[in-house]
Formats: sequence, structure tokens, C-alpha cells
Amino acid sequence: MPKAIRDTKTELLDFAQDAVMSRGFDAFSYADMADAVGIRKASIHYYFPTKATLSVALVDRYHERFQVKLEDFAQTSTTGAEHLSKIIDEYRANINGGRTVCMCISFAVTKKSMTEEVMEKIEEFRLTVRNALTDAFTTGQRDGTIASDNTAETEALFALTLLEGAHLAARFENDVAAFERAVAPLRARLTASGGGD
Amino acid sequence: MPKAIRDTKTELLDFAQDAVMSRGFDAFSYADMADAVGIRKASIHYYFPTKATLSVALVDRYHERFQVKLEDFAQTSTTGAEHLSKIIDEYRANINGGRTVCMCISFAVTKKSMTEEVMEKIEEFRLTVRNALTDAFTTGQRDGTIASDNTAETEALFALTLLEGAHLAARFENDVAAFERAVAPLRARLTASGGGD
DNA sequence: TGATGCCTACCTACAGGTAGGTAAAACTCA
DNA sequence: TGAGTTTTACCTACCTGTAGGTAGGCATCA
Repeated sequence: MPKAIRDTKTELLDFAQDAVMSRGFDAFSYADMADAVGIRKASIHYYFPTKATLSVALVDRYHERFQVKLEDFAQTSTTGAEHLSKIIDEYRANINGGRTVCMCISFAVTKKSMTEEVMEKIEEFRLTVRNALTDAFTTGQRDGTIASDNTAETEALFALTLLEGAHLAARFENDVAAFERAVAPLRARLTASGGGD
Repeated sequence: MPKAIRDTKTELLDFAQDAVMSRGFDAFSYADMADAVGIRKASIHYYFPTKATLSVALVDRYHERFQVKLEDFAQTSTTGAEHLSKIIDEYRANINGGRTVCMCISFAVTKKSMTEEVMEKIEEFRLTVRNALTDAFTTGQRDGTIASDNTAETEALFALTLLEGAHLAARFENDVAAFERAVAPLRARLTASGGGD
């Protein structure tokens, strides 16, 4: 643990993540990263030998961080509605005011430029989210805080689809409000006070 | 109308459209197009001086073609459910077996690489679709073939979000079946026999 | 005869990546 | 403790390939 004053690797990942989510993986270069972080282009290869290794590191960190949050939501929620509401809020936060979309969406479009490995990891990430959503719906159906006509699995898939679609909507309009409008019918199904904001 | 034996411009647009929808605007080049169509790279500039002009041509044709279909759906449908069902089917067809996503989605991700002009045109396209969906819901609410708790406008926005999200789902899994699973709860709300297949 | 629909040959900019060097910090051990 | 060694975290300089784009030539056809 070198306890560095400045963590270049993290800075590189931060910039790359924002770039992927706001512009797409093919639309930023090592030169852009170098400029942003303040080191030379070649030095980036010290941390990420190839752009493919960078993409893997990006997804790994993204998944890790999201999982931590999802686990927290599961533990700190008293109702299914509250749990679901927190997941929706987290997706909302990832929009960054309409500037970005979820990393999944970005990678889905540029899929052919990505390695098999990274696409498998994206699949795993989506499965993690779907499982969390399924848990929320299962609880919500049991405690009666989420109105539902379908199985929790179906609802989870439906919700994930809607959340990703809502990300796109917000990106089109450069406005989080579009996200809220799009997910409004889902939020309307939550009966107990689960909203965080 | 030169009645050419071979329409190079159309072939170029066909390839570019597929490339945008399957790989993203930044991930294909004039060289790729040239190889695919069988002319030299420089010759493409005869039809599309810059890649920006190509992007505009792409959206224009996409919008035009879709509008024609939407108008046909509106005219040939006897119920709101049938109308909506046809729009859903059209979105489904645009997935090409999980290989592609809607052009909108692709351009949303690579938005920063696009000109203002083309993004405005994408907005117009989405408005066209939303209006068609609103019509379908309005009719469906009136004739009782679509179960609904919200205004037609809200439902249209909700449906568009879901359709775009379902495109992503199908792309992730490389399978149209994922599209169907994701839109199942929407289809379930259609009461009359509106489905084409 | 001049527009159409290509072509060859080229340009500059920049992509990802490599080779090899270096100052400074951190470890090793007599 | 301090000389020697290794590792860290960069650097300069350069490579090849490819991006979008340009200049100008040349058949073909109306």
C-alpha cells in the first residue's frame, strides 16, 4: 500500500469511465487520457498495456462499486418498495445530469470493438443488477409495497429494461427529468414511502 | 432518375446504416464502406463529402422510411391494440436477430461525435415515433383494447423507453427472444387480437 | 460536350503500441 | 548505517496503420 499522494491509475480510470459513458469506447484515445491526467501518452501503457486491458479494468471496478451499493441497499431497506426505489435512484445518479449513460449501454453499442472477455463481464454485471431487482420485487410482493401482476423475475427484467431505456431518454434530452418521466409509471407502483430524495 | 443498374449510393447507405446500428458511428470507416461496396475509398466522397453529411443522409432516410411505415400502421389498424402491436413488431424487426440496435440508441451513445444537426434530426425522429405511439394509446384507450391507467402521452413515453430498452436487452443477449421477454408486460396489456404473427 | 461516376495517388493527423532511458523511492544486507 | 540493487512511475522518441479528406485524371453516356 504505497499511500501515494496522487493515484494516477485511479485518475486514468475515472477519466476513461466518464469518456466511455459520455462518448463511447471508440471515441476517446490514450492521448485524451494523457492530456486529462497530465502525463504522457506512453506512460498510460505502464498501467494499461492495451486498451483492451483498460476496458476490463473499467468494467471490473464498475461492477465492484455497484455491487457494494446494491448490497447496502438490500441491507438498509425495510420494505421492497424502499429497496427498489434506492436502485432506481442509483441509476438516476449514474446519468450525471443527462451527460452520460450506464456503461452497459455504451458497451452494448460498441460491442464489436470489445473483447469477448469484457462483454462476458458486462453480462455478469447485468445479472447482478437483475438479481438485486428480483430481490426487491420478491420482498415488495410479500410485504405489499409494490403493486405487481407478474413474477419477480419478469418484473426485474422489465424494470431493468425500463431503467436502461430511461437512461437513453435522459441522454437524448440532456436532462435527468426525462429519466423521471420515463420511470414514473414504475415509481407509481410503489405504495410505501421508499423514496430517498 | 437515372435508373442505374446498380445504385452505389444506396449500397453505401445500406452498409453504413448496418454499421452504425451494429458497431457505432465511430467504429466504421470509409475504408470499410469501400471494401463492402467494392469501390475505392476516395470515391465515397463523391456521394458523401464528409462523414457528417453521411450521418445526416443516414438519419433522413431512416426517418423517412419509418414514417412511411408508421403511417401505414395508423391507416391499416382497426384497433389501438393492433396499431401498437404493429409498432412493437417494427421495433422488433429492427433488431436483426440481436445484431443491431435502433439508430437512435447508437447515436445517443456517440452523441458527442455527432453534429448538432444530426442530433436534432434524431430528436425529430423520436418525436415522430412518440406521436405514433400516442395515437395508438389514444385509440386503444377509447376502444378498450389497451389496458391503461395513464394519459396516452405518458404511456407513449413509457412504451418508447421500454422499446429502446428492449433493443439493448436483445443486443446484450444477441437474441430477439430477449426483446420479447422485455416487452411481454406491455404486450400483455393488449386485449384484442392485434398481433400480426 | 459536359456532367456523371468512378479512379490513382497523395496528404495530414492521429490511433494504439513499442523501445529504451531515467530520477527517485524502497528494499537488501554486510 | 550506508552502499548496492531493484522497483516504481514516469519520460522521449519513434513505429506502423489507418482515419478522413483532397487533387486531379479519365472513361462513359446523354
